[in-house]
Amino acid sequence: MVYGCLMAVDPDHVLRTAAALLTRKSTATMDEVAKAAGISRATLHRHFAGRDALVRALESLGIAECEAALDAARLDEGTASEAVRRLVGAIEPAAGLLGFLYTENQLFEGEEQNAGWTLIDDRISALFRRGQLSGEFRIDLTPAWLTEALYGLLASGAWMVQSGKGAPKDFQHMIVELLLGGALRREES
Amino acid sequence: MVYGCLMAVDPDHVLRTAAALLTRKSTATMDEVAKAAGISRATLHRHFAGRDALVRALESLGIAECEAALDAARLDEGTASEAVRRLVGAIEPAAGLLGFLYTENQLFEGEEQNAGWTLIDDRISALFRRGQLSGEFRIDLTPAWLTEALYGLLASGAWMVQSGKGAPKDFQHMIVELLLGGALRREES
DNA sequence: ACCATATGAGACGTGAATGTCTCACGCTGG
DNA sequence: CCAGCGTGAGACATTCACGTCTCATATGGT
Repeated sequence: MVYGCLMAVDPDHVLRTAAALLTRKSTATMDEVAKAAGISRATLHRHFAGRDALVRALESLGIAECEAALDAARLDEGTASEAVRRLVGAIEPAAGLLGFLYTENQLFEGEEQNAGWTLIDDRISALFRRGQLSGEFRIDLTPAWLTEALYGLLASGAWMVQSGKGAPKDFQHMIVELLLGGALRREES
Repeated sequence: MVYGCLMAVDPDHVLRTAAALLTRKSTATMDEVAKAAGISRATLHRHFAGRDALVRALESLGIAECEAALDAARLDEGTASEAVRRLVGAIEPAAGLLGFLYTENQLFEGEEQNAGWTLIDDRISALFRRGQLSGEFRIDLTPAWLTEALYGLLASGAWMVQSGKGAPKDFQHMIVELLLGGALRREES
């Protein structure tokens, strides 16, 4: 037996690893998560009471990363289009985790969902609304739908990159261009 | 007997019910599926060897409905935009099921996925490519990405309708307008 | 040197879901 | 009327993941 030379597992490292794993395989067991993080299942349970607690922690991580991206994107500066572009670029590293949580949240039928998401939704919706008020964005698509669509496109983009069907370098361009400009060709004017 | 004998359960009805249930709760058990269909678990097992077989059957159903929608949308007629609009309208009833299968397929890591999806992807991609060749669609977004984005938007739209955050009557408009026109306001010309 | 602490390994019990089986019932067709 | 078939109900074994537990060991501080 090799008794590792270690003290104090870094909970954050465990979370990151778990996020990366669950992003690829959302049904991974606690054992797989532990192995992926390089710790034993017992230790994993010592840091996260159970699978629920782990998912909750991942949710908090996802919310934190979203808020960090929202802050970094400075949604109030410049045109709304520029802000959206910055936002997608900043949120890209968390896109996979968001996709996992996005589908995971649909299982919390009756249970109350973390209030953090509401705040995030509101901030993104506010961005789209700002674009509408400034005449930059069309007004027949509600901010709520644009927000939801952004989530969907982020998930699709992350999935495409992960499955190897798309290049990571195209991630931001693909999403922003489709979200803002759509598939139709613009008249040069 | 040639004719289905008596209280023969209608497998198609069972599938539809299962699709409706799993769309809402992707982790529903065989027991829940059976109860939802109004049959016993034993009978459910008699028609579908196991959960795997059930999911496979649902996959076939989803593929069939997609192909039916593709046929009904007459993708070769009129402008590509019109075809996309018809496609989204035709595929709307199956959007929930597609969303379920979309996330379910990501679990089939090593396993081969049904070849039917490839055919569907190709037909949709061909539509977008047609739009590009005719100068209708922009060429900096690949047909593959536009196809994937369509799936993502369908899933987002279906989820929004299901959660009550959006009206079913807006489904087609929301998706088509965003996919084709994007969020940016067009110059009146 | 000693002791507290954190970890790894693994055993153990529990619960849920699955898949298989049997048996009794009711309907249909002959 | 009777035989056949599909069904419902339920028992049963199995698998799997989870959560808890114990114990040996290595590390770090005192």
